[in-house]
Amino acid sequence: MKLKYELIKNDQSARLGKLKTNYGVYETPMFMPVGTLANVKTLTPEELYEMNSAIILANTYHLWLRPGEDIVAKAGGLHKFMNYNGPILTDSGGFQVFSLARKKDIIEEGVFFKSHIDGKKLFLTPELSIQIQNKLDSDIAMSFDECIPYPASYEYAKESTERTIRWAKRGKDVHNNSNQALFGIIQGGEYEDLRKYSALETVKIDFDGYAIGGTSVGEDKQTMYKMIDYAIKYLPNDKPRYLMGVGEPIDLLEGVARGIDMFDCVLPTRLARHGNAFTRNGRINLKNLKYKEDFNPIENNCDCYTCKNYTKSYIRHLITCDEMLGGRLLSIHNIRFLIKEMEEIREAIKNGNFKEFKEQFISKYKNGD
RNA sequence: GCGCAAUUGGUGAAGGGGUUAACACGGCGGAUUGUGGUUCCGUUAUGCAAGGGUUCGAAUCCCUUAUUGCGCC
Repeated sequence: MKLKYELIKNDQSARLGKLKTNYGVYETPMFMPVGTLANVKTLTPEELYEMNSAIILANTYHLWLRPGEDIVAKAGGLHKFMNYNGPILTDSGGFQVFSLARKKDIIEEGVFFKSHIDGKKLFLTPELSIQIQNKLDSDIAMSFDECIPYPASYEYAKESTERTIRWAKRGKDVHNNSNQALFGIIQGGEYEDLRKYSALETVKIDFDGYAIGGTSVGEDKQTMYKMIDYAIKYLPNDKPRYLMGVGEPIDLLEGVARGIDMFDCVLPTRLARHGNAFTRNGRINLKNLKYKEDFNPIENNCDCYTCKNYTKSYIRHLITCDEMLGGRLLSIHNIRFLIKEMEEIREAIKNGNFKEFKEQFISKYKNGD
């Protein structure tokens, strides 16, 4: 089956919903950990289930290069290949248009890349991206888009946004997997009329869900929130809305407040590998000297495996010595932190006090208590 | 005991009269938003074994002492 979204409650724009997938029913708003190369770095599926994680991400571009979509198909699809019995969303490779910016050449037909592995010249098109995702057999495929850099001129943003819409149509036309949902992606850069145009045109094509892309690419927070506001009012209520690449604890709240249902971000795992942890009182850096003899958990009342079993002093030691377990333990904590945050957000929406929850959370996170 | 050589930060070291003591590692701090596990940025010796001398100017030249290494009794 394809994805089904049911809006349960709308509390002043903050939405509580239910997402029915091939691998279970999950409540939204939700946070989706990123597992680019068919694994959430350093973590096993069992560890993800224990954190109450639902959808995870994998990346078309990366899996296309290694091991190749045919290998994954031969393995029986992405779920079997990586042993994940939960829903998987595949990013289209569109973000690589942005992140590999120095090595790209965009034409109407698609994008020329130089492989980040061996420099080989590659050509990715909207059709190819969707065909690869069909083969990977993820639960949600994403349209192939261009993530517009920030800042971008109005002319460039317009040209790129229009092209992304044409690419979305082309991708939808070849999409051929009845078990897989397909999401469109809104672009438009920082420009209000382009965001509106992108939203209206993308909705016309009719997707199973809509993503807001082109955010968290270097713009300030207010600009990012505006990018959401400009587009989201034109999206249908009965489809999920996904804010791509956003995962700072405060941004999740700001996104939910604007009607976002799904988020993904590399931040919890990347920060973990570099020794940082989310806490309700703000981010901390476990490498700091002050934790050398701190034998308390990262957070006393956190229910994650790491906090139940390990001290800051020990994690600092692991990170200092470049031991992988340090990054693993922090990844567990950071992902659980964001998932728990979303659980509490859903609870607050249910109870009708999301606004208060949001204000209290942000105040504590910013001011440390 | 005599001769020769060496001594520069937490570590490995460059510099053999010219002003701010290179570089690397380590340390400390920061960054990170559709992945960077190997990344990026900042900072880290008011001082060159100690003392004295020559010179406008000394880590650099000279003397004394200390320590270390090598060789010879």
